[in-house]
Amino acid sequence: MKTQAVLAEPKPYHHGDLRRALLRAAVVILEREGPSALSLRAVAREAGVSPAAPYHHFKDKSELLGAIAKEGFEKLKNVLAEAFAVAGCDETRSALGVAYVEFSRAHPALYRVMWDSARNGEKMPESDPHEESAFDLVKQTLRDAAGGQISDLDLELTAIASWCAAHGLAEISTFAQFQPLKDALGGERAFLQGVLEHLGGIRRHVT
Amino acid sequence: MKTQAVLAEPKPYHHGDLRRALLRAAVVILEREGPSALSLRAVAREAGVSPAAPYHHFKDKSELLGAIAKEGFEKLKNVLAEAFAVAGCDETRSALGVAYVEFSRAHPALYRVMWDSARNGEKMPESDPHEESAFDLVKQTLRDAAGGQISDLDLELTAIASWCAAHGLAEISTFAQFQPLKDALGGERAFLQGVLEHLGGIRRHVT
DNA sequence: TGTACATCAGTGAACGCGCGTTCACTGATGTAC
DNA sequence: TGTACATCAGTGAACGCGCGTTCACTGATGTAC
Repeated sequence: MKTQAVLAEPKPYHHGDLRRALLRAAVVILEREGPSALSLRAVAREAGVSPAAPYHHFKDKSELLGAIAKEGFEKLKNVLAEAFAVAGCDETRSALGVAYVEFSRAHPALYRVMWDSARNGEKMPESDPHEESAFDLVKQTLRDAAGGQISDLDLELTAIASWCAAHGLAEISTFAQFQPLKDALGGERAFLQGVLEHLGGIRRHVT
Repeated sequence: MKTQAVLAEPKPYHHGDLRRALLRAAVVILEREGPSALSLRAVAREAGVSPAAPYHHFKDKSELLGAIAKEGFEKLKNVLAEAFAVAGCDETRSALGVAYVEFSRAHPALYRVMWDSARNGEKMPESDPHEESAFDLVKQTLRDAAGGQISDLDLELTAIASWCAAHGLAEISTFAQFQPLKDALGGERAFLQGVLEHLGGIRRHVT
């Protein structure tokens, strides 16, 4: 690593960190043009590099997609962790749900790619060992809410149910037909909370 | 309509009902090769017709996709209506949820196309006037479960929440990582019911 | 009942396009001596 | 410190492909008289 004309960087032949640049370019394309525009060539173009260059960093297109998805899941995990840290004890579960949905609304195309990857791939995004996953975070939240009084089975099922609800809401809440209801409730967030609170179904006022 | 050599039908120049044949071909392709294989040309090929023929029945590809999705939603509605008719009063909600998920698992590629269409299109599949939609069915189920003692707002939110949960479960339940849990619970259906029952979150044994 | 003719629903060839991927190459980097 | 050279990370042209769509066409159908 020589201290030479490295600082100027007019247009070096070697990029330096093309892998990261490609991932960033991919996200730019997703946010600007949506998932259907996400080709390997488009990513290379966006990164200002020849169509063959990505092959030095990714085996093929699907490996690129997998890497994009992985980064997305990490972002999502951070968002949830933040919501977890901020929320008061009582409303943690709802706060996580809202944060999840808001993430999906902020990055709809990325969210789509993440989900496609999760569906196709064998390896699940959440299954990194030695690291606390977003799913663990949800479980911990639920365990706390129960005061520890919950079986592992119930905990697992409840966590899955929470994830279902969040994902379903993320996808459904984009539908235009709900706009009147959102307006009546006073905005998007109130709508999300309202739906999340009604997950349990009808509760008559009995035990 | 002449009573002539119409019954033999060796290979008539005019198809007779190409529109329907194309929709059927599309479903065949979806079930056999998945959503990514669903091109206009492939549909024409499957129907045994030239690539240009579909244009006499659909303005363009997106119109074909829309028609496929619409048919899919009708099938889904029928499935739900049947589950509704069969189920006992108490477990109707869970039965609808299970039926929904099982439909999505039986026709995963079609379900994907339906959902893509619902996301992109402005018109929602459920919004046919003058006809009872699947969403209405859910609402009725929930209203019955509440014995009529439920506000319109609560009913709407609960119905949306149910839909969220069903869709989320439809997508998540395909993940391989849940197989051990499914085995432990005694099968797919038990897993689905288990998750659906835990939607409400943690309930300590108090009112 | 027969015939002329408009209309309908197909054909098949062609268009331009962007894609994923490969290839021989070349410029830059870094290491051995 | 200089030089030879292997390795790395790019280039850009080319490949074959399937796609959506258009076009002039043609065979079948059905209607008017």
